[in-house]
Amino acid sequence: MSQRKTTGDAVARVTIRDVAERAGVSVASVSRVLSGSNYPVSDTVRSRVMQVVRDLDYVTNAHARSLAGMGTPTVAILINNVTAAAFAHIAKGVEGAATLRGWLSLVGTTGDDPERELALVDLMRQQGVAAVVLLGGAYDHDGYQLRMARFARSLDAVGSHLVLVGRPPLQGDVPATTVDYDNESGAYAMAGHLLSAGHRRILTLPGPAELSTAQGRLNGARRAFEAYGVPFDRGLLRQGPYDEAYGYAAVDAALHETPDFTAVLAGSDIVAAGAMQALRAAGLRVPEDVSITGYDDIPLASQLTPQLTTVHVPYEEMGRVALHAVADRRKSAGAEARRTGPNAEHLVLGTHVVVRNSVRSSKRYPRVTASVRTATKVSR
Amino acid sequence: MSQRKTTGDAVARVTIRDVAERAGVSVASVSRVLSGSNYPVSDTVRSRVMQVVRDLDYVTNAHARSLAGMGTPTVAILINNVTAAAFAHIAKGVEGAATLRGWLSLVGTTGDDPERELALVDLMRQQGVAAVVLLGGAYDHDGYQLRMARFARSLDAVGSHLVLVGRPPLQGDVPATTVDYDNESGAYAMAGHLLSAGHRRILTLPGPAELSTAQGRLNGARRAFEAYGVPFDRGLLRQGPYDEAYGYAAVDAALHETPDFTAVLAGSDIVAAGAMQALRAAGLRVPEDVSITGYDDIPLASQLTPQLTTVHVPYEEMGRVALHAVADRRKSAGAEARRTGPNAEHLVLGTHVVVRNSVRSSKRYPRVTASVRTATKVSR
DNA sequence: TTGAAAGCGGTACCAG
DNA sequence: CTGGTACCGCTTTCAA
Repeated sequence: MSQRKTTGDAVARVTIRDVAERAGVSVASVSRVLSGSNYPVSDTVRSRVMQVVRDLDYVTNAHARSLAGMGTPTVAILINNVTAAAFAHIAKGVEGAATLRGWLSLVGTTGDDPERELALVDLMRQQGVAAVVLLGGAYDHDGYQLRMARFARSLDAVGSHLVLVGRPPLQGDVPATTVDYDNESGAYAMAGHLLSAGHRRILTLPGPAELSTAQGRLNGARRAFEAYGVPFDRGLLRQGPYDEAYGYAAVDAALHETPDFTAVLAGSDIVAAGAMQALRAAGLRVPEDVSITGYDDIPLASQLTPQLTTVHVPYEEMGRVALHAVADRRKSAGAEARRTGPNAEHLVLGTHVVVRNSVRSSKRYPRVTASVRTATKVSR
Repeated sequence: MSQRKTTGDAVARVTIRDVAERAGVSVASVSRVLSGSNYPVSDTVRSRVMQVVRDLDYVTNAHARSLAGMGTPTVAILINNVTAAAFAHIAKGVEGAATLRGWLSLVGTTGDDPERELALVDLMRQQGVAAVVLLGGAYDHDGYQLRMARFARSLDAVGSHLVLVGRPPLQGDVPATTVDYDNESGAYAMAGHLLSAGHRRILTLPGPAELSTAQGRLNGARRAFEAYGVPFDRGLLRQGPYDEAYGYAAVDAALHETPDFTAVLAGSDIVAAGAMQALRAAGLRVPEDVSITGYDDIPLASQLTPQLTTVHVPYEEMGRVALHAVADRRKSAGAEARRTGPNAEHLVLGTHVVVRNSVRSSKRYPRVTASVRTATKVSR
């Protein structure tokens, strides 16, 4: 019934030539009808082409189209772990915004492996993606700056662009866009919340020592302690990976070694969940005996009992913002032809404390409001 | 410093021709060196090419390569919602297996919108993806079968393939692969667990009435009731969307209308979480006063207090299995040239109950082991 | 308005 | 072994 030719063993895809032939017009005309070119085409030709397209269920070959110059812009999202709720939300934001703009999105997971990250960046470069978005905190050691700068430049060289989301911005004149949240202020506010509720012995579980986000959260907490004139006790600081087990183990150990803490300042909601379990296992109640706070405000936070007081990070919005930033950039780059000024952009979104039921006043102290919500834009 | 020509306003990407020229060899040689062709190439040429590639930071153009026939196979994953934990796990499985085989993965989200689903399938067809994987339960109304059959055929026509994961298989000779789990048996086992623990008044919250997975879960439960000779009371059945609010509202209402239930059989872990909150809000303890079970076994299940007894669904494995199925299929299709026999495949993975702490014996009844773990393969 | 033909960047076949 | 070149499928001048 169909005229498709079968070349050897595979069904040959219907091409624009097949359509042209069957419609009795030239391929140029078919292209003009289908590519949304505003070039004049008679209605007869147009309708005849459309009819054949429907009959043959034809779709244009995206690769050929890209080669010829008019491809769909694609954004590549590189994640460490798809199942991490926070990352999934950023990805959702990027993907949603991409779709809205008619962009396509590719996803790759690195599993925290630098080798794989490099391979993926290269792969995306081959794909000619419009932008590569790297998600999540970065480990500070082994030349993160250099590594990213290299990525940024090699992507820039092929007309692509690097976007860092939730990662530290790059120093110097590196062609990359950073979308970040006010990590440290969030931690400052959260710790302040605990301190103003009268807590003084606070078990602090910021996360992995080398991870940029964990460092920021720790710094924020220390600044809050300082502001309240409370000495920071290193004995109450325990670092470890962002997972439940860490929260559990840290509390468990602290219960033996420094059992006088009245609150746990966790570096993430997941860690808080682990901490909560450890407290329960020890027969302690939350928040009656010990208060707990989290960070991230992923859905889990409100599913726990008691619901977790935590720091809200606008993950999905960051994803959206990131995509819009590159998309706009791309548009204006087309107009201005050559970049005139600086090439790096740094967007910072605000965070704020969400008060739920996992914190209880320990004594009476002046209460301080510590909600930060700012959207700063720093171009350099 | 670099020899890249700047055409008008955009940086021209380094091409294979640039490399050839600079290395003083032909493009054919460069291609042979880079495309992994096992064609003989002298070491001198090879090393000279590699050197230039490094100097120029050259990467091949994936679109051109695809056009020429030797592109990277790509799998498209279409999800309703990236942030749903279960889907994220399937996606992870697919992505991981794809990577392992050197495949690329594209992700698109449909937001439960059929229009968008159609648009995406078309888009993927344009991209010439090797397979399109559709994730998650399907709504049974408005000709799901017809719709999917159409997708399957149109993908098949361009040499692609439809894969349904966690969705009902297609009837008739439709070219599609289905990877499913034993949904109904899981529900049967879970309900049986509750029944054998002595519960008789069980509030059943399977999920949305029209969703295939919810239907299966309800059927499984009913069969278990039957097997135990317990009449199924429709007054204890409440349907609704798979979310926390539904679980909360349903329990809340039941507490007023049919407060004699001793257990809640939730259609998903999320729903169970909502149910748990409603019980707590009413001053009831879990599991002392009321037992709860979930379904899915997402991480949340073990993060709740008490940890949730639930049905484990091998989501990530399903994703892996799905990818391997299409990949293998593709390989053999190349060898056999033309399909010889039937074209549809249906893989079913097993589910099993994970006993944790949210269920308590109500009276004493003979205990029944109800763990199902089978991997059935039905080719037709 | 329409059609013919020149690329876009690679791959692979065919001569040397 | 190496180089020349005919495609792959589509977009876009350039003429007609």
